[in-house]
Amino acid sequence: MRADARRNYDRILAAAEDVFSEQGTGASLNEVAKRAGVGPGTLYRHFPDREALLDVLMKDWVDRIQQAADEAAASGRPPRDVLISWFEDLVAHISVHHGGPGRITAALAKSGTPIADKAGGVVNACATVLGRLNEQGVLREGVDPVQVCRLVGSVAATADNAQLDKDTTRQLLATIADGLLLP
Amino acid sequence: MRADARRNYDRILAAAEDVFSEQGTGASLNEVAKRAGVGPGTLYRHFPDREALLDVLMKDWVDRIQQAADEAAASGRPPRDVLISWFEDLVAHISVHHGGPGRITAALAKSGTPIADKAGGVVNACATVLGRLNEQGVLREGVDPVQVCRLVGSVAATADNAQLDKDTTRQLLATIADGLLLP
DNA sequence: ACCTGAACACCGTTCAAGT
DNA sequence: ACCTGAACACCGTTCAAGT
Repeated sequence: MRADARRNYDRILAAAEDVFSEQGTGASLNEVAKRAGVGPGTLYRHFPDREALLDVLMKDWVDRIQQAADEAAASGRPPRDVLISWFEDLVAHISVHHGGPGRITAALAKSGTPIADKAGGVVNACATVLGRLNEQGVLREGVDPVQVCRLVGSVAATADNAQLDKDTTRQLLATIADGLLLP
Repeated sequence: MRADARRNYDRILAAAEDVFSEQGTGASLNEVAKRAGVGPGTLYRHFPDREALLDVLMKDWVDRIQQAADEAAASGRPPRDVLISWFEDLVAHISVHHGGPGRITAALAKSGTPIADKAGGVVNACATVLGRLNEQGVLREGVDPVQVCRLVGSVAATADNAQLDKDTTRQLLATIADGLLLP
């Protein structure tokens, strides 16, 4: 990669980070290019579409989520607390950009695309926590990591676009947790 | 209202119904105007923005939802079945147009706007069903109709934009029901 | 009153022309 | 190789001009 190309690539990412934080993941890509000080064509050369750009931006999401899952699984706290606080972490991590939760939740069904791979990573992290709880025998029959991610992702998406506060969101997550745990 | 205005008004609604069904609630309004055989200005004269158009289109949602709630409350079936099948009805009713569930769920917090009023109607219907179950003493402490609508609406929004099938959606709703019912 | 449709400021995306 | 920026086909929205 040529030096100027590398520099533009980095500038575009930095600009995208800014613009998406301010205006959400649907913001104008021309605006991103302008903010990065490059022509629109340069942006499209490096990132063929919006998803490609988001993809690099969410690069280390999955790692952080898996890390939170490992900690949650090892915490030894009461099952309900483990679930709720891990759900809160999950929501926080996928909500860094407005519009993000909806994208990742919609990608849970798909496969092959980069975003679907990330969604798969989230499912794995979820399976880590659920697996630990299942060893303790506290989960209902048929609890499925993908379905749990869908539920939590749905709540995250609503929290994102209705701007719910933390308490309200936690109540929603608590109900989901109760629905997963054995009575 | 002049005869030609009335005619155009009706044509626009019919065209919007078609276009929104095909392409979702975000479809081009110029396309709606074209399909209705009127100039774009005529559309904006009758409906100042997209929300105003959707508003008329969802006119009888609330009535149908309240009706389903009344039937569910009176059905005398087991509480879990009542909840799940009423949730399924609710999801079906708010999902007539792609993008609808997201809009109505986001409006649950607001008040004053026409869409917020409709969201309020949905909450009332929800309260009907929950009230009946509460008389039977089968609900957990602190179950709130607004929060229940948020949960079900979140699932509806995800089902809508990830194109989940009925069985998958019902499983998600069942978990919510379990989270609301006393162990 | 009401309608029309050209016009404006945007958007995403492309591609000839430059270095 | 890589970048630029004018250009294209769209979008929502407005408003002078017509009937």
